Amino acid sequence: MELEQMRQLDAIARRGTISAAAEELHISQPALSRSIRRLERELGQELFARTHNSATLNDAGQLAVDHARDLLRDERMMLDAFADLERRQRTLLVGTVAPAPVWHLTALTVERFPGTLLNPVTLPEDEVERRLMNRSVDLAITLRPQILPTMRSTQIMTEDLYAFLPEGHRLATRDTVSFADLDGESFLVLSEVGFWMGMLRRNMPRANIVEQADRSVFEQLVRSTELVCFVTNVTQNSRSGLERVAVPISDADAHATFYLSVLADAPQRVRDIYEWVDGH
Amino acid sequence: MELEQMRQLDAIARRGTISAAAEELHISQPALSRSIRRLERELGQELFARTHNSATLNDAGQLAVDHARDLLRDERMMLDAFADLERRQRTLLVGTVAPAPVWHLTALTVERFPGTLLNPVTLPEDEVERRLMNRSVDLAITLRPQILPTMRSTQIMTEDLYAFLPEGHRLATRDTVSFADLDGESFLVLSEVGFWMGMLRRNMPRANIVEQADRSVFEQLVRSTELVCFVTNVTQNSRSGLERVAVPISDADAHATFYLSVLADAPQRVRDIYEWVDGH
DNA sequence: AGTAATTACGAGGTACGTAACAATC
DNA sequence: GATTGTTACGTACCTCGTAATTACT
Repeated sequence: MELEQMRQLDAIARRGTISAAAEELHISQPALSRSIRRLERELGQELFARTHNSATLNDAGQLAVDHARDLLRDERMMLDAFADLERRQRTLLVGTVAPAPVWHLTALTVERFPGTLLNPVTLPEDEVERRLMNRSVDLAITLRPQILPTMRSTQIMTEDLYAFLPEGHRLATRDTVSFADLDGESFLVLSEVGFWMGMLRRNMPRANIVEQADRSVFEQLVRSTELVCFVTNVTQNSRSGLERVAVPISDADAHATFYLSVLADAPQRVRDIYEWVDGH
Repeated sequence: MELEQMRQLDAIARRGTISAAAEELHISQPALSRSIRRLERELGQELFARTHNSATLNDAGQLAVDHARDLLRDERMMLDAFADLERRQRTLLVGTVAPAPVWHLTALTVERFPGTLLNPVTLPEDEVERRLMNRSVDLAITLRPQILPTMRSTQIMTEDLYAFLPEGHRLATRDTVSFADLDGESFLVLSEVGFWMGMLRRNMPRANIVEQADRSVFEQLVRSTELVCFVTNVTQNSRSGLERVAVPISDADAHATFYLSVLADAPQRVRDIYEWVDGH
């Protein structure tokens, strides 16, 4: 008894005739007919009530189909379990303090390591570092390099913050602005910006920051309100078409340098990615 | 993916090495090795940690073995279900008023219908008839023939009752005895004698009847006590070696004629058996 | 006539066994 | 050296597809 016969039995039960099932299974009608006959011989039971041009399931056949589907269900479970396993093996967990460097990391590695999936987890810096050492993330993206001898770190990118002001804003014509200039205003900020959120709150204690989790809602609000928001040198938002101007922020805190870190004894495939990034 | 590979995986897990499993499966070592490699290719996972002369299950392999055993359990369930089905199909339910005619029926049919199992159910006569019409038994053995036009009946055998008396019993030298002669005595009777039990109680209202369900205990008691018991012309108990004599009982009730009955529209295999018996 | 299933026959492919090889215990 | 697993190679078997046949709608 083989699974192929169970698949055949299921197909016949679903399609109603041996011919239709044979077509579905991409084998000839005689081949399917013979295979089912072999199964009947092995089970010691006719599974179909046959006339010369029809074969319909009898009671034993229905019993066989029910059991066949149990087998196929378990086969599916097994294949799913292995598909999951493979996906997990292709996925690297990346702890990061901000989303942008993961985009960059993905862009850097996607063609060199096809099939590898980077699963970003945005966290506070100390938590990212802790998880790297925990091995609960494979890679870490932080604002400071190597803090332990068992780690390897390399600079991955810098990100510069701009105030994204409505064209009529009082600061829209400036060459640069500072957080001090902006403090007290109302801002619209995406929730998922990592460390930037805390940095903004620290530097503009009197600001009214409206968080928005949904990107499409956020973009609608940017279009339809006068709320100040932020972009960076790597923000891929199409800034054109909007009646806004991006003004560089002069404070040191508005310029972030990100480092990619990995444990020295990480699995080979993780170290391979680190080495690849380090060489660019 | 095929069940054969699941059997192979299970065998390797149980036996510890590919070589031992190959021997168990009656295939060559290379064949098994290749088959497992095919499975690994299909699952996209190595299942064994291999050195040049060993292959031990890794985590993925253990996962595969667990799932394989689920599949094999399903297969076993299916095969068991069909074995059951076949056994049920080979078994005919026989409702009977006494055990002896079923022995006779079995003897008559065993070589003509090999593989057919007769499963006797001893019941009161009206219940036997009711169940035949219910179709909850396939054949009926009763004391009277055909009571409905949809039934066919044929005489199957007669059974004559003898008092089986200790040699020193007051009636042991008689040529015949009657129930009247015996009434008031103590008797030992097997529980499973069907209608005979009720007949004895009716004909000997003052008798002290000791029922015994277990045949070996019964025979021990026959040997070691002076209790009167009964035998018939078809009782296969070895009457020799016992210090007892069998005396015919003269009453009409001590002579039973049994009829085999079947419904006219019973399944062919049931009617075949009836016809065979009818012809003898 | 057309559909659906079975039987016959020849061919092709797959997986087998034998043999050779490699490496560990 | 014995055991265990892998690779190479030739072969045999098994199942497939095509074609012919039967019978039912």
